Amino acid sequence: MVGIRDVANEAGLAPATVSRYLNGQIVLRPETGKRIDDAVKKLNYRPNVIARRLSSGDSETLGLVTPDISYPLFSAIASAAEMEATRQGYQLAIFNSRNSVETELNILRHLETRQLDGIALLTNHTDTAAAAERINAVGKVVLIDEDVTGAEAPRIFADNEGGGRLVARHLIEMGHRDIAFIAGPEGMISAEERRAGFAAELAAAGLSLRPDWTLHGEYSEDHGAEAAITLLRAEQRPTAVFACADVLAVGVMRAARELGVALPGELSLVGFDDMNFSGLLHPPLTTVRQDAEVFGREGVRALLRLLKGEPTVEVVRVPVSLVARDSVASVG
Amino acid sequence: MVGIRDVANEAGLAPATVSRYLNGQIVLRPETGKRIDDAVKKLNYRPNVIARRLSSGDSETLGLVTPDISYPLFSAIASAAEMEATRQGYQLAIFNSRNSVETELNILRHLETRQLDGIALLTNHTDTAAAAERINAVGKVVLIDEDVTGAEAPRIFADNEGGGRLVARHLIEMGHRDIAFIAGPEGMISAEERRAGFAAELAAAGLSLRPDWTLHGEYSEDHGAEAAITLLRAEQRPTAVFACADVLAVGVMRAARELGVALPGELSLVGFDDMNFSGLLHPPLTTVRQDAEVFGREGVRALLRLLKGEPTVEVVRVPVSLVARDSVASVG
DNA sequence: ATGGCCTAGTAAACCGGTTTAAAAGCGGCT
DNA sequence: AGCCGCTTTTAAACCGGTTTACTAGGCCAT
Repeated sequence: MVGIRDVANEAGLAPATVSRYLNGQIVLRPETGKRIDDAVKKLNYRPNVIARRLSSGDSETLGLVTPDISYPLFSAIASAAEMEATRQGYQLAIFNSRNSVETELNILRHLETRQLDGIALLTNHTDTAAAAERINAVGKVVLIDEDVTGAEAPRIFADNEGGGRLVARHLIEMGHRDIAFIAGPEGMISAEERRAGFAAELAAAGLSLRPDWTLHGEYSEDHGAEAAITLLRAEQRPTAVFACADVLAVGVMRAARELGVALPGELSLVGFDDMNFSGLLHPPLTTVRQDAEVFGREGVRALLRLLKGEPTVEVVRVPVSLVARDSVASVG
Repeated sequence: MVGIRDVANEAGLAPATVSRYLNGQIVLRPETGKRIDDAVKKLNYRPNVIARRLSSGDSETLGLVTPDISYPLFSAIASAAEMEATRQGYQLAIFNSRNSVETELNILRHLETRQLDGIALLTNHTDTAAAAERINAVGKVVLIDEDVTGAEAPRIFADNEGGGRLVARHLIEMGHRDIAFIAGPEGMISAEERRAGFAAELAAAGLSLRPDWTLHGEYSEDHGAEAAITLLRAEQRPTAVFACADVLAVGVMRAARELGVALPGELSLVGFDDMNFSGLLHPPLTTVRQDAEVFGREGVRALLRLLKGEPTVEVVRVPVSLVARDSVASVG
């Protein structure tokens, strides 16, 4: 294993000189520089990253924490983040927190031990006090997609409220007046904002969101299905449902099929996320597109700005757009 | 930042003693041990992993390389692998190679610099000479799902041939005799094995796979669509298509829709992979299920066995199963 | 006492870089 | 010749652990 000392010997110089030259901290007279370059090439020298981390304190590695890397939106974000990190000369290590606070804290600890220069955190639960405390203690964290209450960190969020508005407007345009809302977990900022925008736009049209047609629960297919069954079994049925995540919408579809309810004939459905297969569902799902590319890219950029002490924006809002496909029928 | 020297001071011992005690390399008399434990607790000491790696040479981190973490099968494997690694006390760092040989080689280099103890490699191209050389040089690599020709490493592969057979048998049972095959890239072992099993079983039934009905190309929706168009525009159409990956099948569906060909009425379709949304497609796709959980879990286990010098199996074959849904109609 | 043999604990080198403070080399000026 | 100031290069400390080889102390047998 060839080390910097070998290179120094070969070039007839001191290790310090080699190190500083290779890191661009000094300029050597061309002839000396060439001696080093030649030695590096001849010995095929690669600096040992671990050693560098230990002494310099920088790992040149960023971390991305997701609750579940197998969830399409998250893996798409991870993919985009990896791209941007690589482009900027950093490496990205991806972690699965499985939504466990414990695991999140463990990963955040990597910041203190310098294994990670910074972390982009995607989280999915409301129990955030401990994480917030740690984030504030070390800094070097950006939040993507979902909030950690009380943490001071740059945030990259979707324009959830605008998305909610888009959905309301679309359904109203299509003639719907009896509209239900399948929400995510209570207290989750993404869900709350989507609801707020949705409700506001309904209100603007003289409609209101009925409390008994607002069903909270976790972001899962099962919750979507259960909520749909509740709605469809009630004496009065909505003509349209806004499920504020595509997984929920998939659950609604499953329930509708089981109950023999035609989509979109008897029930219109809108989702949120535009997971990459949402257009392939039956019927192709009308949904609000969140741009995973932008999340990943901007997340990494914001993190790097933070690390370099450049000014960062408090909250970046990633625009969303409505993708109208075939799961909404016009009524009236 | 509290270090081992601080703990040693607090406990009135030497750093070496603390280190060896904490790593279970020596047993101290209970009272001394307690002094250390107390000091650790009092100072909230956490060993610096980087420093440990540098001196001991072990990183307790495993790497998983995938061509594209946003591809459902891969992200599912990553998720399962992360689970198993954590269970065994290792951390898993996930990398996106974007199918670039260059990137793969860079990541493999982490083995030499001890950033990674071992690597589970998922690859997706046939240009494998350089990777094979490096793998053989350092060892500590297992191959998942796809081969790297010439590499000596434990392999975790699907029972591709068996899968191909299952599909052939199913289509034959449903009365099909005119069957086309949309293959993956030429030379890719998974595609070849699937074809081999498929062809063998057709042959056993007195049928043969027509060369002009065997279309190679990359694993992408576009290739699936193009192949489907070629098949559907020919004077004689097959009654069924086996697309040897679900992405390809999705492409076939798209093309069929565009050409107004009813599925499964006019064309039956079988995929391979069972990506998590394959059952949600229209029509729900009949496909061969590859168990991502098993891939991830067994990959990590095999890797750990390899690292510990325990005997490893040359090739583990992960069983597959046919999931019959609605994309195959019976004919004749 | 003396030596042999444990056990408990330690000093110091080491991993492979980075970084700081200082030395060496060199030309010009008095 | 002696000194200044500038550039080029280096010795040595450091990051925070691990590991090896060794010492100190206690016990038993001779």
